[in-house]
Amino acid sequence: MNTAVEAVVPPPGPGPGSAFLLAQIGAHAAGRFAERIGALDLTPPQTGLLRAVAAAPGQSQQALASVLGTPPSRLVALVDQLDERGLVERRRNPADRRLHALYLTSAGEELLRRIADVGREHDDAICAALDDGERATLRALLARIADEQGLTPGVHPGYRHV
Amino acid sequence: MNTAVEAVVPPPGPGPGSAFLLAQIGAHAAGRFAERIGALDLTPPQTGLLRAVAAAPGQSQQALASVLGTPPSRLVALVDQLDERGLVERRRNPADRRLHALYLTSAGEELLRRIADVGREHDDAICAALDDGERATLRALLARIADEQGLTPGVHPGYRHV
DNA sequence: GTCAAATCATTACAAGCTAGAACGATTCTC
DNA sequence: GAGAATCGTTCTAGCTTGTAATGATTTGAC
Repeated sequence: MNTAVEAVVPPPGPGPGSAFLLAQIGAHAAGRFAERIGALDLTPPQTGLLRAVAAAPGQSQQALASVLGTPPSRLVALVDQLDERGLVERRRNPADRRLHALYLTSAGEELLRRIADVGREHDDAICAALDDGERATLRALLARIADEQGLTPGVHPGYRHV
Repeated sequence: MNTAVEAVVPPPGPGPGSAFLLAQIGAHAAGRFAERIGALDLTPPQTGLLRAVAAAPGQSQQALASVLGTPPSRLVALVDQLDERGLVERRRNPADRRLHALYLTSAGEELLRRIADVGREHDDAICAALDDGERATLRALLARIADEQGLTPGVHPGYRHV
């Protein structure tokens, strides 16, 4: 778990601003999610890669690196780890033998289903303070912020290793 | 700026869950805030320390480390940087000369006012998609989540260096 | 009243992670 | 067919961070 000094006591006055609360809760949510998938022996980056492969099977590592915003050299080690565990596999493209197209194995698909379960549990735990209507309201507000801020749906910068 | 692989394509179905949106937007907000205070030659940890000192002047470094959740050895370098720039000062406690009580200088207080301005601008930019009523709704929902999740008001784990 | 244990700040050290450049293999372009 | 470009990989250097040892000072026990 990551521990570091950070912004403290936001703009004094009417309590913390929305941006501070978003950063605080966002970091908390990411940390808790990392704990949960840690029970599946996965790190957040590994989970992100699994999901990206599932969303678009057959992509090259270069393309994935571009989408995920990570240097290609980092993907190599990540793919190695998942490959060794039999979750993804590299297939050489016969048409262009430079490329390694990535696919999920059946074990990878099975694990991804469990990740989805964990994600729902996580979501429910984070929003425990809110009823269904309030959760819908929150989701709508957040979606509008994410859209206006130009955030790529489904991608966000990573936090830390586990 | 930090770039790393992360969770992608959250629980398929009715779009991303709230927890994912929170993590995504939170990381984005933290990154943008880091950029803004970077214009003042400050990193997020430095800003956090300045605010913590302002909130409770005269604290020992040990006490601050405990509040901020950082190892004391890290605080030393942090305080050094701020001390060299004349923003905080260490005063030996005459009653217990082991302790270094920390205080803001007038320059530190002046800078803190500018940080507060930056914080307000930042908050406004992040919530640009929402009108005043919606911002109040969002703030209220977030505050309830933060409270229910047991988050210490004004403190959150740090992201990264600038 | 003195000596051992505890506390605080600091320094030294080691380990981990990351980004970027350099490197073979392969393919595209002219 | 030759040179430039692309892809995956490896290597390396830099940085950040946490833990452990150090020195000064205080507290508590006897």
